[in-house]
Amino acid sequence: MLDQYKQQHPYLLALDSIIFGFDGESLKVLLVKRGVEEQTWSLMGGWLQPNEGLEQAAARILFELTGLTDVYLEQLYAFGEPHRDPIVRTISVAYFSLVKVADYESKISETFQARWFSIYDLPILLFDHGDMVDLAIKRLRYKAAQHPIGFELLPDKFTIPQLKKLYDAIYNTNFDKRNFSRKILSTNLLIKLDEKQKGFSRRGAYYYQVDLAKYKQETDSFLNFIPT
Amino acid sequence: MLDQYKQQHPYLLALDSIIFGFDGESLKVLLVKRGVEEQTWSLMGGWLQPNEGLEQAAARILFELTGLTDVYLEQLYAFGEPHRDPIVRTISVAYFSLVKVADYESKISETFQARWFSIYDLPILLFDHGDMVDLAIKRLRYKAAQHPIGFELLPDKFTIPQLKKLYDAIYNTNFDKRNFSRKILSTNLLIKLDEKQKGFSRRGAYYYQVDLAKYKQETDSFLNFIPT
DNA sequence: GATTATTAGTGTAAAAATGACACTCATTTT
DNA sequence: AAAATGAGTGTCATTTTTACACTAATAATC
Repeated sequence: MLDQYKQQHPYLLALDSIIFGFDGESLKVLLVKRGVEEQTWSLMGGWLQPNEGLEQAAARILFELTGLTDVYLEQLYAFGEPHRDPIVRTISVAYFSLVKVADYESKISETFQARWFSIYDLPILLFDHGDMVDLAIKRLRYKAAQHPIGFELLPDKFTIPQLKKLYDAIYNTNFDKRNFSRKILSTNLLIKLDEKQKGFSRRGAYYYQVDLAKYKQETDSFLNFIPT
Repeated sequence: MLDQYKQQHPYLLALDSIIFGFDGESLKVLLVKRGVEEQTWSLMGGWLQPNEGLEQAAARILFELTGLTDVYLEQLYAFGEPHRDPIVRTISVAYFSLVKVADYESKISETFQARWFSIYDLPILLFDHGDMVDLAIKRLRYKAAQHPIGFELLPDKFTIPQLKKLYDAIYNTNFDKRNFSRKILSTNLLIKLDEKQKGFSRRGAYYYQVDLAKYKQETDSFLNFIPT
């Protein structure tokens, strides 16, 4: 190893994930109990292994908790204040993830004492994990207003009223359903199915699927949903 | 130190900055010559010191190259592919910075063999620095379309035609000057001064200043300038 | 089997924002 | 005095957004 490298201090590198879920009513974050001496609610996290990339490590750690693969995962921010972890200096790269709660295997999570918390009713969190969650909510709101990522929180087949409830939950507001469906449908990203939702309402709402192939991340924007 | 920490591998942590500047005509990036064996153009970078936060370190490194403090600095992304630096595994947290080229002290940069490059005419860069620049340009375009950050690239006093040239350069387009000034002025963030620019045009354009205090990061958006 | 309750689904009109487009103004140079 | 140059502004047509209320379909109830 060359001198200019040798002289440098190395640091521990952790990954922490803000895992969002939607239960049909409110937006939730999945937290686990952990801690060195006392147990505190915290984000799911783990250490970077020598052979892994950052996102790969975040995906592995997410899998360990949820049993899920192929979930939406986006780098949020690197947190590195000197004393954020009071025991050993650790840089944490936070990721946020959007999962379909129906797919989530709760058996696996028992090992971690995991629990879903409403974003409006969070406990005190370990270290700077509270800041991470705040930033993740901000990012989710910002991004979901312009890109079709909300669908990652819904089943593959969903109804317009379900989608509206999701956006209502994300932005803590109540969109007008006429304007909402016009705006959503005008993106031409939704495919109406021939099937109606049963059991929830008397009339039953049509199911839709999203056609993400139509959406080109590079060029297209999606919507502007940030309410005034 | 506790066992669960001890067992973990530490990594080197670097910071690299994409430094944007605007010379009145085109958008530039400041690059330096560096490399272990051969000299390659690269981003300005450095190592995280034990007593520093990430942004603090990025600001220090930026100061070492440019002599500038209080510049716009925003975390871009953490890059951590296992072999991105082929010599020693290094995680790099990239920041992007917007500087006023007039303030930039070129004497200091001679030490680093620094040079401004047009974003449309970049050399081959060290490691994954090319990816970093690509991402930074994307982020700048995305953000400048909705937040008043372009002003960081202009002198404190600027004219509307100067601002239009900046946006033209950022988006590689040619906005209509009537629509542009209407849109910009409708934000109510610009303060018209009583003074005209001399020497550039016969008539002279009025100078403006931006009132960033009026702009509340939290709630307000700014503009949507992404051209169709 | 008629009525009622419940959620789904749709249309319109007014206001605001956007995009396309061309002339006059102020000043310096010739 | 005329010409040249970039600065500055207004209008109209189109699109997008917002506010707002009724009918439709079905299941449950009487």
